[in-house]
Amino acid sequence: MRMTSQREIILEELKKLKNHPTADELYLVVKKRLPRISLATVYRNLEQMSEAGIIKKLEYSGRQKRFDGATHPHNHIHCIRCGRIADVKTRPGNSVHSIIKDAAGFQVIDDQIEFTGICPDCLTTENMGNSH
Amino acid sequence: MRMTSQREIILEELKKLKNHPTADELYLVVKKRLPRISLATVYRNLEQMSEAGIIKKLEYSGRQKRFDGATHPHNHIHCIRCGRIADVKTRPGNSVHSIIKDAAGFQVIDDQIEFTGICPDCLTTENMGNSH
DNA sequence: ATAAAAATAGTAATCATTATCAAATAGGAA
DNA sequence: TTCCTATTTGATAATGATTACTATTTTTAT
Ligand SMILES: [Mn+2]
Ligand SMILES: [Mn+2]
Ligand SMILES: [Zn+2]
Ligand SMILES: [Zn+2]
Repeated sequence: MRMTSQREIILEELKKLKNHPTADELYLVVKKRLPRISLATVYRNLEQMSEAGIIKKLEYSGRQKRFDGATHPHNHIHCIRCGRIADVKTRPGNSVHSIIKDAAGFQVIDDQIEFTGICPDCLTTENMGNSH
Repeated sequence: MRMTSQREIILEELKKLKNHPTADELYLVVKKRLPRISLATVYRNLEQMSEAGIIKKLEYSGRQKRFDGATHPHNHIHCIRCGRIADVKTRPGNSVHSIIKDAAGFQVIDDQIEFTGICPDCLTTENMGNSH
């Protein structure tokens, strides 16, 4: 992945922000440094960088997608009122219960494990070998 | 919550389907019994019933919302290729690792705990007492 | 320098969901 | 039953985030 100036600045500003911005929030910030950048460019590069694993895309909650410059494994809590997303700090050995007590001041309502993967059907199709 | 015939049939058909249908998928099924029903009515009632806790709304995955007639606590795995969502059966005492091995035939790529709650700011606003 | 490939800016299109609103329906009170 | 009022519905318009498109610009390789 070649680092264009747009891509570099998008990444740089995303890493500065600790609040998991949406694409358009980040666009407003980046525009201060690159006044001619297009919103489509921000979307495009965020998508590409998340596919490349340089950043992380947070798309649970059915709302706007949010992006995270911190790629180390960590969990999030999101507010059902305003949609805000915050990190949940965990240490190895912490029980879910102890995590709940220290969820960045949130009143925790629910927790569930979200698994992602590839379903049996898609695995079969993939192995038929019409990929790349 | 009064049970109109539309609402009753939407709930009935949702409970029959075990594959977490989207609103429009369920609409097609319900239309066989109520040919004059509107898609908006399906959306409206799914929203209301999920607010009432009669059904569950699954909105993680960034795609179309899906609905679940089974309200007991359970986790889901979703396919990053086709978006399909399946139940993950867990028993008390199962480690996350053992769950992963039996995730309905899926190849598991990632798991994370998703917390939902109310953020400090929204809690403050709520306690100022301009609610209901 | 020239040509091919990749990326960008600007804008149009998409599509799931929500909002709107006139018409239909359902309960009650009289 | 009849009339009144509140709720719900069906149809359609509006919204809004994201993606697709395309002409132009920028980069890379020859
Ligand atoms: Mn984070
Ligand atoms: Mn389920
Ligand atoms: Zn909040
Ligand atoms: Zn699949």
